[in-house]
Amino acid sequence: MMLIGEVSKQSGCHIETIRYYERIALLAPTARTEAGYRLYREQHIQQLRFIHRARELGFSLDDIRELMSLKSQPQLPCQSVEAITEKHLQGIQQRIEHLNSMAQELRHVAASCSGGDIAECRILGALANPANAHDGNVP
Amino acid sequence: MMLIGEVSKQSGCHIETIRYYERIALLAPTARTEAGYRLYREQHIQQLRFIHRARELGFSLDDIRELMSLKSQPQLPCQSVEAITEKHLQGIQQRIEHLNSMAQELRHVAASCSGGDIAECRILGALANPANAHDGNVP
DNA sequence: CCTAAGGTCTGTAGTTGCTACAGAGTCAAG
DNA sequence: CTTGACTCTGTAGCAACTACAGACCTTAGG
Repeated sequence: MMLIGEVSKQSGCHIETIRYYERIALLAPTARTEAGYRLYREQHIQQLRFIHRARELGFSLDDIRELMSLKSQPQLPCQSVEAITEKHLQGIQQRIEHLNSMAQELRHVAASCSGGDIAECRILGALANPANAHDGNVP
Repeated sequence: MMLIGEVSKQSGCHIETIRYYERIALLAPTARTEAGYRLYREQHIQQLRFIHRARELGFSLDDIRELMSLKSQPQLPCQSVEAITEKHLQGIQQRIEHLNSMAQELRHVAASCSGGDIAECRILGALANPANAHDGNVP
């Protein structure tokens, strides 16, 4: 049986984060000492490592909630796990594409700026006009 | 002079968002009708389009605040604008890299799963172990 | 003149996943 | 018995909105 500080070290989750997970019921409430200190066992460390790792991979806490629930039903087919993972991966892909298109536009905009004063700054100029605009004068 | 609904249509910003920008002082308070309705002019549409475009490119509202402040000082050199843009671009790059590494790990993990029951699910298995783990049995 | 529909107002709470206190209690060592 | 380290609860903050509730205003139609 360990206190939360030890669990924090072993799981990689901050103390406040562990308490937060308990508060949102991602973790069940633990046993307590007479003084009210939370008591943990090895099993909790495993759970927290699982959560920590899943967070590193970008899963939302809702995803993780589902994954943990599935994990506790070993006889089910693992399709649902794959589905969650696949969907998450697609979300990441979309975010990457979104960021890539932003980066491309930004580079384009930034490249058009050749120093000088703000009055002539092409970056600010580009921001003043609607999206399209691979340059070009507006009539 | 226009009311906020018209401004919303012309700028692409939601009504609530426009009010929000005013509340956080990204926009100066506008004139009002006797009944208290906000009144806008062409100039405000320009400002909101600027903000909207900058948001599309991922700039934070703090960045935008600075950009707008710079914009109003046309005699300054545009270095600061370039600096903000450059820094923002780097932030985007980092996020892309982070997402890419997550995606790669996720694909690796997902590929190792060959169906079956949750008890044997490799995805959940991989989440149970710390980061490294290009597979491999843990002794 | 009255009503109904649509626009607008303020203020507040919710979203996500934490993080950072304040203020109080607990515990072990010296 | 005091000091320091640890823990507790509860609350507020972050970013950038979004979504109400409940009230007020305006205008067109009957």
